[in-house]
Amino acid sequence: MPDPAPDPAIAFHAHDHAHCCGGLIAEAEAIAASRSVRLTPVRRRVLEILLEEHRALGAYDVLERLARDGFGNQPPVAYRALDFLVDQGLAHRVARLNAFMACTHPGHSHTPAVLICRLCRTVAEAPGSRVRAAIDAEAETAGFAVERTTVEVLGLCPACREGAR
Amino acid sequence: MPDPAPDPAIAFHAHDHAHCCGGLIAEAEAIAASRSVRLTPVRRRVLEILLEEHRALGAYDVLERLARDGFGNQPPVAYRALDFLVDQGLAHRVARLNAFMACTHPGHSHTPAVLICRLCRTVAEAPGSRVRAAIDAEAETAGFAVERTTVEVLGLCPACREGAR
DNA sequence: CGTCTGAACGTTATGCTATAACATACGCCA
DNA sequence: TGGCGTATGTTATAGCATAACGTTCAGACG
Repeated sequence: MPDPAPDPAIAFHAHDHAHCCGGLIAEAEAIAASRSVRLTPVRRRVLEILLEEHRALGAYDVLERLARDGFGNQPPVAYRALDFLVDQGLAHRVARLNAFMACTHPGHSHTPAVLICRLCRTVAEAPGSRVRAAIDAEAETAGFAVERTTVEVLGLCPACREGAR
Repeated sequence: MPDPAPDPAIAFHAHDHAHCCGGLIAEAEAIAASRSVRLTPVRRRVLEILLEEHRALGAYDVLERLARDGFGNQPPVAYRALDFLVDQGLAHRVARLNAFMACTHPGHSHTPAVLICRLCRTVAEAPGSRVRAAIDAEAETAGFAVERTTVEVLGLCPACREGAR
């Protein structure tokens, strides 16, 4: 499947964030329904928390916010919800940061490249198809069968790049 | 700089391992000397430990082996040596595994793609130039300035792929 | 030679990340 | 309505990483 057309790195652009969150929650609902899995209150709230900012949050950051809202305040509560979201492709784990981010275009089979701004910590997803193709080619040469890929890029987002001048 | 020519994913092939280790230690010595940094006994031993197998080792695994050899047995001892090796490009951190591996072709400026076999845990480096080019292209589109990349691939190495049939 | 200095190392203590294991509650449906 | 599978709550612990401080050591320089 090709990369989705619209706005790959939306996190880096000015946009109607309430609308972008609302839309993604609605998409998540639809996806969950179509797969007969349950987007329970905790899971939904965790997704909302991740969507509140385009930044990666640690599990304990999520947990703290959950606890404030009256959900359980022990680590497994957060980890289980996060694992669910990651399994369903509604969120991604950012290995480099030991943190999690909402997926901004769920429902597409994608192997995203995560762009992480080292100054403002904003994270965005770039289309990963071409990167993935390059990886597949190299793996092929080595006789290696690719199953999952992690592509994470540390650098400066457009705004911080300007500011850093 | 292009990817080094010889044997990108040596870890997956039968090879004279003693020779490969010895050669890499010698290279490390030369690199350290040329940069006026010191490959001290602890650092050298940590590199040897990483080289003993083509697998990624956790810091505490390294530490345990260090302690056996009479070096300090507290975490900072291992982490400091590992950080040094990573800084000098003599080792890589594998974010996905929270672990470390020896670099099999140090001294080249490379952005490696790490191939991780999910069955035997062997890790190898594939040339990352083409992958890096693809990343650069996507980042350019997003207006993002790339500084460092993490490319890690989980799957099956040639041997385990055979066995899995 | 002495001593100064900065790098490396040893040690204590602590913080952050993640999961095992078990108990409780809930939803579904036969 | 009783049974079953899924989800949640809770306790405890395991695994990964670093701050801070004191000591040691190698090399520079008078």
